[in-house]
Parts: sequence; C-alpha cells; structure tokens
Amino acid sequence: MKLINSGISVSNIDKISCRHCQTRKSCLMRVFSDSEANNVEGLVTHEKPMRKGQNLFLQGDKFQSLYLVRSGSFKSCFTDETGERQVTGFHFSHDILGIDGIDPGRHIREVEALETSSVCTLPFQLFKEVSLRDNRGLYDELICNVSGMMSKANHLLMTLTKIRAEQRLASFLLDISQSMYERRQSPYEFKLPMARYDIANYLGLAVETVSRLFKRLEEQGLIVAQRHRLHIVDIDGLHSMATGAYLGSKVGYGEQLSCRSIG
Amino acid sequence: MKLINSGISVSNIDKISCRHCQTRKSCLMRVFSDSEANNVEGLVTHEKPMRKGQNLFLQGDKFQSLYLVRSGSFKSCFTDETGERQVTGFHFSHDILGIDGIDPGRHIREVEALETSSVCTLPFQLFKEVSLRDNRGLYDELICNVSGMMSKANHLLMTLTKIRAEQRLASFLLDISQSMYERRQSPYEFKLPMARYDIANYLGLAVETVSRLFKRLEEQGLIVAQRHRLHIVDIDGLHSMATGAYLGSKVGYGEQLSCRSIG
DNA sequence: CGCACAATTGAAATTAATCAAACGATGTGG
DNA sequence: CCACATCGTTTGATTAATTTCAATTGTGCG
Repeated sequence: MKLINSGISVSNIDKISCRHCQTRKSCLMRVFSDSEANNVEGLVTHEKPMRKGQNLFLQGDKFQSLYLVRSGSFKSCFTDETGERQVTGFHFSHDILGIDGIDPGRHIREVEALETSSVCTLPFQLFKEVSLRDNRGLYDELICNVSGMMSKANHLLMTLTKIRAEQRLASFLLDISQSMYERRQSPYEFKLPMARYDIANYLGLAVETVSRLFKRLEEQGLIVAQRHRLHIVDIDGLHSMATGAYLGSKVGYGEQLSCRSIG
Repeated sequence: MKLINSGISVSNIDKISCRHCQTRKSCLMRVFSDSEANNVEGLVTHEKPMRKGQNLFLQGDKFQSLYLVRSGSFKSCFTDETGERQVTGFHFSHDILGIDGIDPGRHIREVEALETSSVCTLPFQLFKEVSLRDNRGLYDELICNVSGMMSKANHLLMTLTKIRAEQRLASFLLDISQSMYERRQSPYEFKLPMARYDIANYLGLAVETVSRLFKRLEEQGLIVAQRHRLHIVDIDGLHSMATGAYLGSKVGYGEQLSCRSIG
C-alpha cells in the first residue's frame, strides 16, 4: 500500500495522479484518481486559484462537495457559540477537505487558504452515484476515511491534554515534517505557511508561549526557525522531545501528532 | 425529530424501543429499532450482563459488531505506543459503542463496564446487508453518525484546550446532566459511575485537581458532590461557570462538552 | 516611508501539577 | 466481627509550567 521510496516521482503536482501518490493512504482520495483513470467526465472540476485569506467555504455553508487540495495550504477553523475560535487542522496538497459537512448537511467549520492555493471539487452527489455503482469499494472507503479521522482525533486529544507544551510543538513540527516526506518534499526544510497565532490556537497555547518554545527548541540545537521557514537540525532529538524522553527516541517515524487529523 | 417533553414514557428500559427514545438523534440507533420493528430476526443478540471492570472489547480486538448500551455505563479508553492511557468517553444506556473499529478492522480502544451493565450486539456484516437493502437510509445514517462524532470531537478539543480546569469540570457535569435529561432521568440528581481518576484522565487534569474543583464548585453553591452521587443545585450558575461568564448564562441548555463525543 | 499587523521578549501573576500525607470506604482473612 | 490491607479520595504545602500584561522589534504592503 505504501509507495514510499519506490522511486516514482511526481513531476507535476497539478496533474492529479494519486495512483503514484503515497498519501493515498487517505483512502477516499481514490475517488479522485479512479475517476480520472476511468475517464468519468465532469466528476471533478478544477477551480481557479484562491488567494491567501480566501475561504473555500464558511461554517454553516451548505455542504455540496468534497475538495482535494492541489497546491498551497489551508487551515480549518471552528467557531463555537461563544465566538471562541479553534483551529482544527492544517491541510496541504492531496488532503481532502469538506467531509465534516456530510452529517448536518452544512459545513461545521470554515476552511481558509494560507497562501495562494488551488483545489479540485468533487460534487458529493456524484460521489454517491459512483459509490453506489461500486458499492463494496467506495462505500467502505468513505466510512474508513471518516472512521480513521476519529482515530487520529483520539491521538490528538491525548497529545493536547497529556503532554507538555514543548512536546506539543515538537510533535506538531514532526507531523508537518512527516507530511512533507509523504509529499516527497524535504522533511528537514520546509515552509510553515501558518501564522504563529494559528499554531498557538491549534495547540491550545498562548502565542507568546509558542514563540518562546521555538526559541527553546532552537537553543537546544533541534531546529532553526525563521518565521515561515523551518529547518529541522536534529530530528531524533526532536522525536525524543516529542515523546518526553530526552535521550533515546523510542517512537518510530510517523507516530506523532497529526495536524491534519480533523478536517 | 426531538421527542423531548412529548409525554411518552419508556417504562421498561430492557425493551428496545428507540422509536420513542429522544436519544435517537444518534441516528445509527435506528438500525436497532427498525430491525425490531421489521422483525428482522437474529439481527440483534442480547448478551448476558457484564460486571464492573469487565471489558466489552479490548484495544486491538477484531471488529465485528456494534453495541447498544441497554443498562449501566461504560468508559472507553485508548492506550498509545508509550503506554499512556486516555479516557475518551463515558457511555450510558442507548449509546452506541464500537464504531471506532470500522476503519482498521480492529478496535482502536477498549470499553469497560463501570458497573453491572448490559448491551445488545449488532453484527456489522448484518448491518451492512440491511444498509445495502435500504441504501438511501442506512448508508447515510452511518456516515452521519460518524461524521457527527467528528463534530463533537471538535467541540471536545476546544473545551480541553481553550478553557480552564474549573470550566472543564462544570462542562463535564452539565454534559452528563444533559444526557440524563435525554434519558428521562433527573438532570439535577444522578449517579456519577466513574472514578475521580477517570474524570481526571478524561479532562486532562490531575486527580487532586479534580477533587479540589469538586470542592470549589460545592463551596460556590453550585453542586453537592458526595462520592458517586451528584446533586446540581444551581444549574444556571454551573452554566455560567462552564462558559467562563460568572453571571448571566448566555448558552442554551445542551451546548456544553459532550463526554460521549468519541466512541 | 510609514502604517498595521505579526512576532518576540521580559516580568509578574496565576494556574495546575507534584509531592506528601491522612482519611474513608471496601473487602479479606483470621 | 474485627483487625488489617488496599484502593480511591481528600487535603495541605510546595514547585513548576504557562498565561497574562506590557513593551519592543520586525515584516509586509500600500
């Protein structure tokens, strides 16, 4: 299932060829790739690029489609009755957005572009037709995908309540690193497209704390953080930090907090 | 949809008649009630009662069935790679257990009885057959149910990261109160079947902190807490506490943290 | 260039965790 | 039936972590 290190390169990210994409572990994605393979016309529409700050959809919008991130990045955000906001995830290319809206028929959170980005749109009605045609496949896939999200939500829950702030940030950075790796980009040097404020909100910390933590991780020689540019110097050390064990990382790569867990 | 205050009474809880049960907003439940109404034989089996401490299933167990709580109460619990445990929810009669296992084919957490309890078992294969026969109905229902859980998980996430410990406990107690209300039991006086330790773990706090918080809420005249017995004296005040506003509750009943959100 | 916003830094205050101990209920075996 | 061990709960004192307040610096953008 995992095609990591298989040597297949994705030269043009705009070309949706999930067949060779290792992020397809997010199984619903196959809907997109299969539709392309089977030449199902009109299933997927390509929208025009979005600018930073633009919303793909707002909380309360009618749910009509699922979205696949083609380029750029997004954050999803949830506002409760008291007006309090919670960043629920960050999303990069190949991530699927909009599933949250299936239940109430309306999106339960908003999704906003963090930079110039583009998506593909899959009308849910069409998805349903496809899934009814190939029931044993897609029917299960969707459930799997959503169910899998619950599993990740669990993990996130634990991460946010059981570990200290420093570990949270380390976990968060490792998760992004992991997701970059899955996208065949460098897991050691990448862009952090979101604001410190978003990271703080997501991790349940004060902005000042996040800022201080970046500094501390830097002082310990684990990372070099300059604004939206991150360089992971000592990934093993960062792992140790994330798990609470200072020396000797016991956890395999890819076991940390998932920033894309809910959304 | 909501049958609250409709005057219909559920005299025998052992008789599964979700038709008249207001907790059927948890829509998957209809599978149980419909199956009974349609006389689908063998769909639901009634297991023998479980004792306190017994596990309905363990983390890693093969996923085969969904369960409906008939009586008693349960806690669900998740153990991560490092051995750290996180209580992910508490479950009372009419709650559905086991959905978490759909994706990986194995249960991602364990469920344990908090007292003498009983459940009904719905083999998932049978559920699938039913759902294929009546596709537009049940197919959507399951997705709705799981998707709805995500929505609640969101809320829980926010509750655990954005608000103070005192508010968390207040929120937690109000959620149980709400769930008692939905079950047509008194929302002001009820049993707290779980240990303080479980509450602490669930809320991401130390046991000592939880104990002190109970005391503080009591000193403020909001509750009377004795062991596993809880009496809510000032529910409006408790709401104010939960939302952070000390005076003047702005939030409608039923908007607080859901202790059954994940699982 | 300067404005507005984002990020950093420092100091003080607050919250919750930890350490340590006592208390209470429950259950067991003598 | 009572002493005893055990587990869960409560309480107190102390420590550590994180927030809050306040001020400064840095950055992007018109």
